[in-house]
Amino acid sequence: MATIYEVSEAAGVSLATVSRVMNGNARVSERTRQKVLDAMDALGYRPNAIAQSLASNRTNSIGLLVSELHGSYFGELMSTIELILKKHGKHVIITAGHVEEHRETEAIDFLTSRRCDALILHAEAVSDDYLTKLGKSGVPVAVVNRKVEGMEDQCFVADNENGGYLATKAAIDNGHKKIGYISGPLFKQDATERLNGHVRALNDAGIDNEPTLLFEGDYHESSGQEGFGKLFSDNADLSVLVCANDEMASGAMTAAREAGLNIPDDLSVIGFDNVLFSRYLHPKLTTINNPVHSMGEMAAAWILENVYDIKSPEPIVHVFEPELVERDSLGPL
Amino acid sequence: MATIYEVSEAAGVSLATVSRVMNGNARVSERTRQKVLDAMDALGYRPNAIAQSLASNRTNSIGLLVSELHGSYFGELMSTIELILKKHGKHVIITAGHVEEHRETEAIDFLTSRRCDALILHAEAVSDDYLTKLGKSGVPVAVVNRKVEGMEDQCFVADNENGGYLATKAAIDNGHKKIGYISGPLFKQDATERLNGHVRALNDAGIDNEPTLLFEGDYHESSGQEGFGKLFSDNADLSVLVCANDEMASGAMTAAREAGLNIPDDLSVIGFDNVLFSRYLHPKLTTINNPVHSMGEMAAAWILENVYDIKSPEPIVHVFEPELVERDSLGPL
DNA sequence: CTGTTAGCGCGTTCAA
DNA sequence: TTGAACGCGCTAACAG
Repeated sequence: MATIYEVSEAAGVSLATVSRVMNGNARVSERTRQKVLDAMDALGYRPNAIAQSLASNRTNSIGLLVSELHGSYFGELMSTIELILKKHGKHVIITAGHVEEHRETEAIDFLTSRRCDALILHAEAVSDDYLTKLGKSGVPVAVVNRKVEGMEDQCFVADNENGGYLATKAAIDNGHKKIGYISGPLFKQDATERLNGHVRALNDAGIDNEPTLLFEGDYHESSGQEGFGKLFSDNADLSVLVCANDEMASGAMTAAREAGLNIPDDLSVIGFDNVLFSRYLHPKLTTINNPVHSMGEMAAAWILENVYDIKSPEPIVHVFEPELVERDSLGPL
Repeated sequence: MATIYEVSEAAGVSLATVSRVMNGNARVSERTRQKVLDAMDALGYRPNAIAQSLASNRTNSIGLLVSELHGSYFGELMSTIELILKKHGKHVIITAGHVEEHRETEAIDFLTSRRCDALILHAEAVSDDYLTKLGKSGVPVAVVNRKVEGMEDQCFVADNENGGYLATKAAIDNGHKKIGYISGPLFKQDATERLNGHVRALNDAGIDNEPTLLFEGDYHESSGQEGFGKLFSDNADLSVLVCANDEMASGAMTAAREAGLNIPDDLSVIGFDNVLFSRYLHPKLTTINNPVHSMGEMAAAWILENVYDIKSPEPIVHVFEPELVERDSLGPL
């Protein structure tokens, strides 16, 4: 690997001049400029980003923490963010936290040790307190899908409460009264918010919120199956099952079918997130769209604006509204 | 951000000593060691990985190029690789090439400019020649899902030809004779290999390879629909459709159902890859498992062994065999 | 066992 | 417009 010094020798100029033509910020005569350029590609010179970063205290890279590297939710988040930042010459360094506190902090340590110019975090296990401190430590931090008190202007979230409301309201609008709900793990913010929305919709409609109609799942498919089993055995007259995500909805559908029920004639099912496979399910899943794309986009725009002074054409928004995606798994009573 | 110098001052030792306790390679007395440790967390010291890399010429990071950051194929690849490397304290820097030559080379340039210790590439657009040159340029390179002549011992691939063979053989074993094939885009290596396997299976069974039974798709769902339309209109007696990936199989199933066909009674469908959603399809898709996991795992193991001298317990393998995943979309004639 | 010193490759003054 | 010199934060000889 050729260094800047070798280039300067080959071009017969000083090392500083080479640096100048690379960064194009100071004036260099066209002649020497060309000499340097020639020397560069004669040597196949590639600037050492490590050294550049050390000297300039700028890495042009943004650290991104996600929970997993797979799954369509994170796939979309990563893709969106990378696309926008790359468009502006910024690079994304991705790490996974696997929803475990020490792995999340470790991942964040890694990102800060690489001196990322900013961080975008989808952190689930780490405490609010930790995030607040991190926010004050100097690195600009954007938080996705989580609202942290005191740093609302750095958080980009979906209105999960309203999403939960929309799901259950759709069921009610279709005439259903016996509404089962399979929630996510309630230590997660989005899970409790979705549940709150569900309860609000029930209240609005004057429907009792019976404890036997609630099952706490863990967002995985299998708990959808369990949930159906539990709720259906306790409530033979169940007519619709609202699930806090699509995976559990899929599990519930499978279990319902195995129990001999036809969807949506005997039992309606509603999901949440609108992940890719929800339209491959049979019947196609009626669900709530999770605005992951918007959250990622805005987090990226916020960083471009606040860290690199690249103004975004759109105003910065922090809360995004989910929408009902009507397909075939919800029918009238 | 505290520097190593500030730590050394606070601990009343030299800067070299601090470096020693950080890296733990030289012997330091327990007393000074503790002093340094105390000073470190009193100051909240975080080593600057950038500076470490510059000084040591080691980044402990591996560059990974994938085509996209979303999709279950790449999700699995990224997850697998990250998991293994992180287990050994190595970090992965992920970039996307979007199957465009200049974006792939740009991404690789980025990774080399960050002085990654090694690269793992899922490069589709770049030429063999480019990869060969890159392989000789000094950075250790592992290539995934592509066999490059002359660097076979750095390539980790699936035996796509045999996978293609297995798919069509399964159809034949079920008594089918009129076998439609929807291939991937034939400029891609894996697509032609899968097609070759298909043809071999036909030959083995003494079945004519009729051109009207072949449709070249593009691996996207929509081309599965087109493919079904074309093949079915040319061959009313078509009894099975072998597709070069699951997306196209899904498209074909949708189109077939819209044409009033029942799967698998009227038409059997076979996919390839065994992506996540294939088991959410209705009926569940019979398909060929693509050993992405093994490829990623081995590429990572190869790098650990060759770059970091961390021997892997398993021997290094370069070619992985796909397997038939029997589900519900393939029936007897 | 510990401290001194010279780089790693580059950006950025300050003079010329 | 150009060059010399210093420093970014750290590792790695080399002495002691």
